[in-house]
Amino acid sequence: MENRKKNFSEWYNEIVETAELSDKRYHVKGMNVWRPYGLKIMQGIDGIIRRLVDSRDFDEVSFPVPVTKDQLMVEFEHVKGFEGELYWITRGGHENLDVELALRPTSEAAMYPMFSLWIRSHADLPMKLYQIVSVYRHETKHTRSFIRIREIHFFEAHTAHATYEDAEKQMVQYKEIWERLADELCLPYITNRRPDWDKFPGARYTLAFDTLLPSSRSLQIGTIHQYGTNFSENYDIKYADDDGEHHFVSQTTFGMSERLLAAVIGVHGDDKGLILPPGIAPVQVIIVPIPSESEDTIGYSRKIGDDLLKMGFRVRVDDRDNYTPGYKYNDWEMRGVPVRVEIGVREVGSGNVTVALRSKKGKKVMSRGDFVSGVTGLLGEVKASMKESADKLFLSLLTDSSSLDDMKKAIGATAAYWCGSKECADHIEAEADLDPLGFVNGTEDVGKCIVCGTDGKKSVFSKSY
RNA sequence: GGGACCGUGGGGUAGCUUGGUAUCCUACCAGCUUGGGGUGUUGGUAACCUGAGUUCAAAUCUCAGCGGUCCCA
Repeated sequence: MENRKKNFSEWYNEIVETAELSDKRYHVKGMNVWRPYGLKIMQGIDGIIRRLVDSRDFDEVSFPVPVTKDQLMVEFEHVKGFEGELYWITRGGHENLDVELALRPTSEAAMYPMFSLWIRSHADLPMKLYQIVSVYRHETKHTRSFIRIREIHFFEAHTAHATYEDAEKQMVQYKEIWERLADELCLPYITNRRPDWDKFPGARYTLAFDTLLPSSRSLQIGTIHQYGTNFSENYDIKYADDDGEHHFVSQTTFGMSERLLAAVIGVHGDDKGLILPPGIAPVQVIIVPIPSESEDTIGYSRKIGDDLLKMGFRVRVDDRDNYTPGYKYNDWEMRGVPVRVEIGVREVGSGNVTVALRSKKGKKVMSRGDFVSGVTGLLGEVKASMKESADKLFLSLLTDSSSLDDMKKAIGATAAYWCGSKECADHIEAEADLDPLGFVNGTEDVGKCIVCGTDGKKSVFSKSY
């Protein structure tokens, strides 16, 4: 296996392939095949997201893939932001279509004409919907598994509210949802308010959640957008208030993709392979019996496996006959399984188990009973140590700069005061080869712009994916 | 947006300069062996990205297409 820190790109490609997450040999560029193990992990992530939004009164929907040119054109800024990367359906059978259809690059143009029909009065608000579907973007840059692809596995939440203030409250709830998701995935992040030229096309403003990979580039793994009435005015989404007066709704969106998986791979993995957060690991506990003539190690293993299964854990007994225990240890470590149990003659004889945690060094011997009742604790231990090392990595990649010189020397991302102007951002880009991720959100940390010296706010700059 | 490199069994590769017989590792299948950190062994299956051109003859040379990788903006 390649070295993750020295050679991140190659390490990343290798692990995506050897852990059987995705196969990029599919014959359409930038559209990769989800393999079973990768899909299971992604579905684990989706499952957490579903639980989080369902419990906050969101409802899941599913809209069609094609949108008409007309509906796309409704919001000028929006269509302009995507026009360079649209896929078009121009033919049906042998006939050219009268109305050309685009594959949705995101679903505003699909959903909002329907919102206009569905929303009549204040009683219909707030409306909180989401879908987890494929969206399509003809990326012109270099595609990369899970990071830049042309068919995107996309979560998008769309809400409509009576007032801008209500929509702002929704933005706060998004942040709370995000915080919980990031905790489950053990991902450190910073929240940045994107510069105007980099916000979502059509949004009033965009807050992005950025993490940092060992390649010292930042990765945007979630965004929330305040639309205000920008879209509702164009798509004519109105409600009647108490007095029968009509108003445009204020809208928000929340978007995420398989970049979450990319972040999990890159942030947590090591030179042995993946390390998966227990909440999304397809296999949480792997039991490896060591065959023996004198003791029934496989039977003993299966009994423990059944106990854990009944308790609701995702557990497997690796009774494959054609591999040695050592091979299996390496194999499951590569796949990122959080807890491994080894059972041989010694364990069966003494009623114990030997336990190894993927995120920590060493093994420990426990009694069978202590182990079974303590699995939740062990998984928690893995999660805690994953967060600890992820935070450590994150901090090592995020420095403070008080001069352009500091920025030039910075490895990874660096924070500095910035006035927000394009001119100063361009200057930084030219000098230090770093792009602005935006103002750090939620802090009132102010100072003089590192370039022009006028009033600025704490901002983060980095190379990004 | 610009540049560079590369497509050989499932994966990784040698061969290409100087045109002629395709190498090794790994994986896979069958058997025996082994089993507490990637067992050993015997046998077997399996490849020159696509198309056109040059040539008696193309993995090798030329052109185009498709795909991949890296770097810079």
